[in-house]
Amino acid sequence: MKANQNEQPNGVKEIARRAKVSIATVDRVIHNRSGVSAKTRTRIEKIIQELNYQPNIIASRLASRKVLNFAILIPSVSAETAFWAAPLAGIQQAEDEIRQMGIKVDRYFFDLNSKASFVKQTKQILKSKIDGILLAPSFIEESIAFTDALKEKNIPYVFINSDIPNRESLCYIGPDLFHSGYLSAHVINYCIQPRDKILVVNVSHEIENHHHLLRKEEGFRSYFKDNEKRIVKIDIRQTNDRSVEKKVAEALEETPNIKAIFVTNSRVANVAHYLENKGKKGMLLVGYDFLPENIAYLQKSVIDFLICQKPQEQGYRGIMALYQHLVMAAPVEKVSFMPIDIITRENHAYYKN
Amino acid sequence: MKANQNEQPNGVKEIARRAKVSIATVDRVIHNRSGVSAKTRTRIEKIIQELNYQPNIIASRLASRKVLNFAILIPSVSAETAFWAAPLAGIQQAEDEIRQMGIKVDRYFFDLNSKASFVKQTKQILKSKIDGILLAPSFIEESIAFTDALKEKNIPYVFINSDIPNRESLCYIGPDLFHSGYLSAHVINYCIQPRDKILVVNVSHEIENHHHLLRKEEGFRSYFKDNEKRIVKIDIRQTNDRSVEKKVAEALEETPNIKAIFVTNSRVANVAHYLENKGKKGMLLVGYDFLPENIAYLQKSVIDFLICQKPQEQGYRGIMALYQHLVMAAPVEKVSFMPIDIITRENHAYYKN
DNA sequence: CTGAAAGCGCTTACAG
DNA sequence: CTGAAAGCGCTTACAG
Repeated sequence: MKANQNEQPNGVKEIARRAKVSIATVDRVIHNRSGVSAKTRTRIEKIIQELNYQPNIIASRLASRKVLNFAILIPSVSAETAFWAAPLAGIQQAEDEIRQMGIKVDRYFFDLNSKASFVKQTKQILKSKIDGILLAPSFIEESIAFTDALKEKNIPYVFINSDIPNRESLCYIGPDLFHSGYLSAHVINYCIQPRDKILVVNVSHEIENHHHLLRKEEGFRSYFKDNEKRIVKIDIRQTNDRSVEKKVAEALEETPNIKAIFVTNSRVANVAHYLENKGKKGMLLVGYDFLPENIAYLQKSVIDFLICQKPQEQGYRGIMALYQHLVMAAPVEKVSFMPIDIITRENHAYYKN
Repeated sequence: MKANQNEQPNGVKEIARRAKVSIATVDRVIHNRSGVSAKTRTRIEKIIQELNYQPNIIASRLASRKVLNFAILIPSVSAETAFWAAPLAGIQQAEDEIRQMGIKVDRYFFDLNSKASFVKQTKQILKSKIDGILLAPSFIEESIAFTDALKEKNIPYVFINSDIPNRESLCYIGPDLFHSGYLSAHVINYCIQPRDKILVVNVSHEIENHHHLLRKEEGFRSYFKDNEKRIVKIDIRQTNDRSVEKKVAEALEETPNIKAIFVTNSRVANVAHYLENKGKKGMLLVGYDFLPENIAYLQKSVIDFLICQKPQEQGYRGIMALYQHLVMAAPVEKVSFMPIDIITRENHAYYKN
């Protein structure tokens, strides 16, 4: 191919030519590296402006054989935390897409029932050489300590699934919990009569710490704020089927006329199991998350609606946010709320997590 | 940087070394170009297999300064076809992402009320030099003629928003219309009583040709197939507000006890306008598409639910499908149905088209 | 049918 | 503080 014929008109070469310097010096200015006299720097910067220079990222990645290491820190996947399989799949998908650009993703997992496991992993991560990290800040204080250390090292971090505001994260990607509760109330309100009562169920080992469950409940209550008497609420800290069944049965006995149950997380399958066993029909059941067990009950019409928030996309976009920031040097939205999807028996097959 | 130190171990160079040929010959085999003896070809192919060679797409695009031209052919955006702004935005987004890879997108638009305009544009496209095309096959026969010509020229094409099956398109990206109607019925069924009747409204100039409206109606009816008497249906071919109001008013008068209206496309705003004007409260109104006008009525609770199918994503994924196929040489899903999203007053703010 | 060489736009030691 | 040169992994005329 002949040179100079259809050469990129505004590349480093052209800048160097106009500034009467070598391309190495231009490169130093572009990347803000030291070793350029103020005078030369200004001259080159001006030309970059004039030409509206856009670096060719592809050539850049090809030439610099630098590998970027991203880390993720999320709960490990278990029967109780099946949810996290989806974000992990999204992370995998993102990695597949940007591997060609020389990006590696190191995976760290912690036990959602153990703060110690979280802390242990953060220490590991700080020892390793990473350029950016995506994490689920499930434990608030521990996450604050960790991100302080990251800040010190100038390593950008992205929060996923739940947020800690004002922590200077690169961004937050996940649900707006309050509004997802509010929406659930709206949907339920369509399906029952004004005299009907509603049972709100929180199922979790440590409800005190689970800000996110409480945020959903707040949103739900806020919708019915002129009618608070319609809501009965129970907290269930023993998450096995027997305990859930017992508590729910008690509540239903105590308050007649409950026509809808809202479970604030994915444990809605436990309640579904109870309703199915007892042959209770005509109870509207609404809960969270696109998990196989929940979908099964959705298909059997035991669960009526599932609220879902694109868990896979959360993982995908979390990684891509780091990529945008570190590779493309492009600006990143500070907060990116997921849509609040309403999944029923009739549209779940089309839902892409 | 020292050579040979951390050189890509399985690149064309290594293949050439093992096969004792030049990299030019290796390149010929990789791209199935002629001018290689059968013997050499086989030898090289074997080595490619052994090394599980994965070409470096980035280097490839950088070296080959070839520009790929994609074309799109979709309805022009007007007050009546505001829908198409969203796919167009998605196309723009995709183009921005892959421009660096040397892809250009030529935009062609046609008038949804004029077959002639469609045909005219297809002729233009066939005269231009394009490598792939994304189109909305709104006019069936004309689209068949067009895709026949494309097939002849070996140009891949992607259908968007509505499908023509068995046309050897690279893929279809869009809604499953039947099921979106079925889902609408499911949602309405939750919100009204068994004795209530439902009005189905088709608003379109040429309902005969609009297979897609009819497919939605079919899905809707199929949900109520044991109870067909509950459904009253009207077709409105004059799409101005006055005509719609008149027809709907007549239908409501003729059949008392209608408690829900299902409009099979985005013209639901027309019906909403009527209901609001007449001060009719308590009528459940369900329709299609995330358009500003519809959202306004959703916020005022005149429209209760909008069924949406990610129009922007349709455009984005359509372009990316061509990219996957032509640049990455990766396989592409034959059919990719969009999710069937249920949008209400309480979650529309979080919907990303 | 095959190979040597220049080139894509940028980065990176190295030398001065 | 600055520049010449080699290199990233692949493609492309061109010459034989």
